[in-house]
Amino acid sequence: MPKQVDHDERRRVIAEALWRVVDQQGILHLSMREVANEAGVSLGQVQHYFSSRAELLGFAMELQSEQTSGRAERRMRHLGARPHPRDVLRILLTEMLPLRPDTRTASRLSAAYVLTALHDEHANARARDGLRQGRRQVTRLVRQAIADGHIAADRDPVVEANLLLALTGFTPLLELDVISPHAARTAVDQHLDRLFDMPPGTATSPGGTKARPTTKSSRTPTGRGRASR
Amino acid sequence: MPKQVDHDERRRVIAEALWRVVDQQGILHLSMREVANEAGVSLGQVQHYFSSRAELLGFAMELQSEQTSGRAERRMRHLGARPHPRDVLRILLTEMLPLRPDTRTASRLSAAYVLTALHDEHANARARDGLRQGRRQVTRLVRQAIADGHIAADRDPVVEANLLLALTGFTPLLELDVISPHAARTAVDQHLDRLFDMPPGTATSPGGTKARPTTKSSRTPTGRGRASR
DNA sequence: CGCTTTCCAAGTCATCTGTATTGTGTCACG
DNA sequence: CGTGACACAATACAGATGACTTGGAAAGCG
Repeated sequence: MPKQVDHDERRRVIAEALWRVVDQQGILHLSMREVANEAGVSLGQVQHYFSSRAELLGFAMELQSEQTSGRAERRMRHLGARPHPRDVLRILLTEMLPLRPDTRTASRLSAAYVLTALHDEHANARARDGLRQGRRQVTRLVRQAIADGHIAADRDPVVEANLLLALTGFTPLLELDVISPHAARTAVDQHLDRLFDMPPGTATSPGGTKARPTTKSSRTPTGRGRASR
Repeated sequence: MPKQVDHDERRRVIAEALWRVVDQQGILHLSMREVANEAGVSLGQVQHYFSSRAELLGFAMELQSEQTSGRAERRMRHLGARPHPRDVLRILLTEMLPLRPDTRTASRLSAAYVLTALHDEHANARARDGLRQGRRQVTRLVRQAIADGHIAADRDPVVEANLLLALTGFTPLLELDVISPHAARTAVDQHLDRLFDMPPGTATSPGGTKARPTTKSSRTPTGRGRASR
């Protein structure tokens, strides 16, 4: 055998080039040639590693998804052994929003994939499964937080999980500069504050942690106030 | 002069054909030929009324925006002379979500336009202005509701408006069948219930209406419960 | 009737698309 | 020292796309 090349590594390089193209030019200008050009390789090479455009897009999407999960997990490790579910949710949500260049790329790719998924059966199944898994994860988190007494017992975990996921609706507002990243973070914090705001005298914690500060803007890693924009 | 044709009417017919194409095929398969085909006219005619693809898309978007506003206003007329802001917000939000075939079309078109706006300066300005105007409207509504004592005075109208707009984040979940329309409506109602949930003994209403039922799931047009999915 | 203006159908063109094919250099192994 | 499996590069191809051009039908006015 010849050349001996790391197959996965090559595919990763090409997929990352695709990310940049989607991020900068949009999915409308996405072509195999463009990706090859961005990756600094020939079209032939791209086709050697991906037999079709759809396969390339799917792989790039999957890789991006793993990358995002990785980022989130890495951030969670800084929360200690038994992190408060509020902080976990905060990380999950902020990693989903286009608040930084890397998450912006991820967000744009994800949006593009959702759009293609609307009219492509295979992509549809993939995207749907991904979202459903995320929803399960959030629902489980909320359910556990209720069981641990961090969230009022009369909250419906399913409804609350849905409302949390809906916060990704900030994405277009952020992308089009209608609200600032700061405002988005403030709103997310506000929502979380209210979700974890236990009415006094409602302590049923079988878990370790007890009640929390109740008033708004109580605790955020950077401790910001209300703010507007 | 010949034929004497209603210019605006033709443009409207073509734009509506574009809606159908975007709704059914997606913006990726959107071409002038496809639109002409869908409208049942020749490519030449489409180009006679729209000098470029971008102009056609912009016009179709604007028309859709007017249509959506019209639908919302029509629904609001059924609310009586001085509608409760909660009901107004409920209409605005549900008209923005893909809960029915017509709003689904609008939602898809809007999403497609946002995506193109990310990399087209002109479309960007348009989309941004539209969103900002919507945001102003919602902010004003919330502010007024606070002044009228329908919403607790310690709520920040800007943050609340942002959170309300974020509820459009249900769109991808609905489109990909991750949550049901029913679940989305339930979540929206839940959010509104909580927003308008006045702590007892906090009445400062200078407006006409007084306090409202406080507990969750208090009042919705169809009077549904909590529900899941 | 003719003239002019509006409308629009059809064709052309350059470009870009994903895919297929062909050829060539490279390297491990027998 | 082949030789053959692999990793490409180059090119070709058929189809689609947006924009442009040309030509002519229709209809109002004189």
